[in-house]
Amino acid sequence: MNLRDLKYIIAVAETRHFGKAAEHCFVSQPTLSGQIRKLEEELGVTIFERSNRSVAITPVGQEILHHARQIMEQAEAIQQVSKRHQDPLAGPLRIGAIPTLSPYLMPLLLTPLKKRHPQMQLVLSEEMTGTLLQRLQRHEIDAALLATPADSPDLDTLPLFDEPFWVAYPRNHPFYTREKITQSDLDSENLLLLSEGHCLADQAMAVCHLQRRQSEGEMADLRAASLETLIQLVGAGYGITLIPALAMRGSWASGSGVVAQPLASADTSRQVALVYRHSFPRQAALQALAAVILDNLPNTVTPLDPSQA
Amino acid sequence: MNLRDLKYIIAVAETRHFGKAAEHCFVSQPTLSGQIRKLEEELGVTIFERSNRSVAITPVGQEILHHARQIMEQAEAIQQVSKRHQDPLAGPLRIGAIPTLSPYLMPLLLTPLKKRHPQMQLVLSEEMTGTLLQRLQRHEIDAALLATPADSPDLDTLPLFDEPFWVAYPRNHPFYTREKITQSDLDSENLLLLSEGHCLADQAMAVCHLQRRQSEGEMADLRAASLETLIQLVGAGYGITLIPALAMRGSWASGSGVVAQPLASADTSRQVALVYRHSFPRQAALQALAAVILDNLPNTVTPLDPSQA
DNA sequence: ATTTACCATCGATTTCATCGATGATTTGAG
DNA sequence: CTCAAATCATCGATGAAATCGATGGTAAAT
Repeated sequence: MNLRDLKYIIAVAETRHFGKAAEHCFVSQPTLSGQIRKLEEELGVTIFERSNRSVAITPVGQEILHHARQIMEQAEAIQQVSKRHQDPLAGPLRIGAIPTLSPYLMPLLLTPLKKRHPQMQLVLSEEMTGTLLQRLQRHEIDAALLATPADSPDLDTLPLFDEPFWVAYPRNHPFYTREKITQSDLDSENLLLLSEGHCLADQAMAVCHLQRRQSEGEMADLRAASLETLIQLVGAGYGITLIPALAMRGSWASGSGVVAQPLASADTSRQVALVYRHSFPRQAALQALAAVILDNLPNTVTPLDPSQA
Repeated sequence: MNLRDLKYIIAVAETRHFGKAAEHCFVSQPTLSGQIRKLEEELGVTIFERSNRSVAITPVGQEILHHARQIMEQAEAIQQVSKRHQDPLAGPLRIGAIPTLSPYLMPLLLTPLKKRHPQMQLVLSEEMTGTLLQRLQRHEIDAALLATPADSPDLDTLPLFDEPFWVAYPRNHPFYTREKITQSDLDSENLLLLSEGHCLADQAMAVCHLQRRQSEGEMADLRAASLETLIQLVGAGYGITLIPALAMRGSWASGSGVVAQPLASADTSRQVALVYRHSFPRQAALQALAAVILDNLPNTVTPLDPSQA
């Protein structure tokens, strides 16, 4: 059996004429006759009762025709679905982002994206780096916005921007009168961290030359579950912390008794990138997304040339 | 697109493995890979996202797969329908019969047929010869039981039996004391006829050497709509009539004050035959039907050798 | 480093749909 | 009654396309 054959019998059923049906299918009449005969032999039934003067469909043929029409309908549905998805931008794009980035980047992104590519549809999720990488491998999301290099041969990375860390401290802290704060100024401070698994915790420790084991003992009970909580702890005088630049735009920035300013030394930033499976077929959609991101960054971060992958 | 290709993508979707899927489809792995790639190119979408370590279906692929499964389901339905109809005896057989035959032949036939070919299913209709021939040409019925030769190049005839005419007259009629009644005895009698269109009316006139026009004037208002009515008229003394042999078995035969006996001369019978389209594909079913008819006739009629078509 | 697993690619082969020409049969016109 | 038109079936040649076995490339496992 064959979609072509089904097309043929539908044409014959509609025209009741082998010649017309053949013409309608853009084949010669012998071809159509032969294929229908072959199909009838394969099925072991007579679909059309033909004489020199008339072509009539048998009761079995009528039943077969019914199913054939449904098949053609479904086949056309496949064509439709495909056509709708031929634009690589179309169709939901499942994007995951880390919690220290997502709430601050996405608001910048969504409106311009809607304006630029109205057919794009993002499905957002917010999880920590490890989980995002798992879900990427399991094809549960299509790409992840991460601040750590992803090293897997399956995954490709599109660098987006360099996001500096800012130091956040209470208004009554000695830092408040300093013009510049450098990396070494932090060594003697009590650094508050996010809970285990957040890449920002690791990044902050790295900036402050802390070892994981060191911090675990001292500050385990002071780890915060979110950036917002972390700020509250800083405001309450438990210590200082590092905040990625985009998060400075959060609503807490004013009136919480917490002040922040950029770190004045080098290497105190993290690289945000879009990570996706090497085999992902809609990379054009990711390129478009990345372009919109780069076009709408505040000047507190530094766009990266995509060529330095 | 192609049913084969759809089978392939379903297999890949189920196994998530090109090799296994190919094995499952009884083709080589390159063949399956190639066909899927071709289908993807044709549709312009990626159905499977493949890497060396994993095969995953894309969202588009998922949609396509859904339709593909429905298509395969319908295709299997076609196979099923065909298999059910491969027995040419199976499936409804639409038989029409003339009103002067149907009520008397069918009761003889149905029980033995059910015993002999339980899978056969008759759809009966009862109409006059002309209507039956029309419906035969329009494929509305598959065969007709007629008592007149059907002369059309499209139609074939299977002779069944020779059915003599009996003379029916009231008990007080002079015929009641006769041992033999011949054709010529009828000439002076008032012959009652069925209404226009019934072949029995023409046959009775032919036996009695009457012209159509002759009878029309005299007896137009005495024509009966059914054999049963005709008998009532005979019983009421309006005249005599001719009754085909099988109809003698009707329930009216006893106690209606009407007597009947065979006509004692030659050529006073009609030939009952099964008429069907030359192109009808299930002639085996008709042969089976004819055989059952011939095996269950009463000895008042003479079976005909099917070879004298 | 070697083996294993797996999908992609390539060239040769075979299968099969297609075409044009022709045949057979019936219908309708002259 | 003969001839032309209509219509489906059959036949042989052609070409496109599916298939296969062999092979390549890559990543994971040992």
